[in-house]
Amino acid sequence: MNTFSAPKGTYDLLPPESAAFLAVREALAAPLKRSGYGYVETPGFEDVKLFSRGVGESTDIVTKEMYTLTTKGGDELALRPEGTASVLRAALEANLHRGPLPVKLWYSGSYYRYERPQAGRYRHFSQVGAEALGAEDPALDAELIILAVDAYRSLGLRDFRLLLNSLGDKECRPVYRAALQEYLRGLDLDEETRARIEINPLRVLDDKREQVQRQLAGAPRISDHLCDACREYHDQVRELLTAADITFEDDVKLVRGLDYYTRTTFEFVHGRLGSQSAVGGGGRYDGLSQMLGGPELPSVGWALGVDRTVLALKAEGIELPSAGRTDVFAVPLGEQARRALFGVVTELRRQGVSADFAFGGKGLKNAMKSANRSGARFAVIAGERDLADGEVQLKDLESGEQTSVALETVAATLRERLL
RNA sequence: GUGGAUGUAGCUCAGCAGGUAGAGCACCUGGUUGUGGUCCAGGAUGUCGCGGGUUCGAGCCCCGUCAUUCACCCCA
Repeated sequence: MNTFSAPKGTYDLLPPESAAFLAVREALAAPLKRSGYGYVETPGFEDVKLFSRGVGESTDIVTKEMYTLTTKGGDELALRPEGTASVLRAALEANLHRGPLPVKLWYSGSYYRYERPQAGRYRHFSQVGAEALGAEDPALDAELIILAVDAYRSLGLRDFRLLLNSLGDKECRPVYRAALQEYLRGLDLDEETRARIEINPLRVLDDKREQVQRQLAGAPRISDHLCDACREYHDQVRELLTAADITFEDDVKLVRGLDYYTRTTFEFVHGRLGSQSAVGGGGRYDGLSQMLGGPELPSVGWALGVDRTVLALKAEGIELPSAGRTDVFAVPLGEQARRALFGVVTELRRQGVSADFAFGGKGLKNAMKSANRSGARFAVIAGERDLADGEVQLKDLESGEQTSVALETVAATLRERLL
């Protein structure tokens, strides 16, 4: 037994499975890279107030789930629980919003939430995110949703659904909120939920418990309370998605747990992930910039969970991308051969051929075993006998066929045969 | 924070009226002292999560504890 293990709710990514994770992360980001989104990277921790003000004092993320710390200098920091607030902060700080709008950014990294771990929910998790800042245009909302769907599709993911809703804006949301509160207060609910009615009533709609959902059947619907501007905006988003061959489900109970959302909200849920079914989600946050002390900057964004997407692919039985394999494996016999073949391996690598070497002075048999395990197509084998003739043995590990090749030409020969 | 389940070899798991551990895979060695993958022969490995209790005797029963896991909650 080791003394140490990975902290609760975390896991290590190790070969060979780690290759799938990397590939998924890249696949999620690929559509963004060809759609005008620039890469942004922000610190793993921020002033705790950025999140409490941005994400919302009433959210679970802020009240229960943040990893906070006080520095030796007395600063109150928090490990980032999500990406949007940080990215917006960075953009405002660098005055990107004074340049051409919208500012389109994408990012990828680790996030931290102190939660009870369970299937698909970790205390350290990885997201790919995208934000489009400074434009109020339904096409931008649609663009982001389309890019997310295209990313999932490129991986072969099928069993996911897109839930879509509009939460209204500062005109119509308060009216709806009050109407909902009035309705909820009349229900038979537990104490915690009753408290939520006063702080964040919309989130009650999200409750999974059947006895709660049953009582919500007659609740006022946001869709009936949207102002004309919000309704028009939402209809345009829906039309653009339909035109792009994106199927979605209108879900008036989709709320999401971050306070900054306005108008468009959406979530991608997967059918075979158990309880933690959201593989991605996002929405519009027209008021966030001002909440952080910035100018008015209507924006929209999303985050896709890399861990959960990997789980979803597994659940669908989709073959996960594997590591790029080694093409050539060198097996030396003796010191002289070791130097000669190490040189060959270096040369091959410099020429772009992936090559590996039997390190550790193994015997021939073991070295051949390593060659086989590496998945290499060819083994280059040489001992004193061969080198005396200026040759090496080139073995095709699939057919077992072996030929002698001059040492000087082996790199060139291999490059040719690997084409 | 609240519930349920599970903790046995590197991995997946079996074990049972309570009589002090086993399979498959993986690993190692040899068959082949200059050749892998297949095949054959052989081999190593466990404080049965930890602590206490009951018992002549506990992997199995009881209590506690820790860890993992699933669900609520929340969300990626």
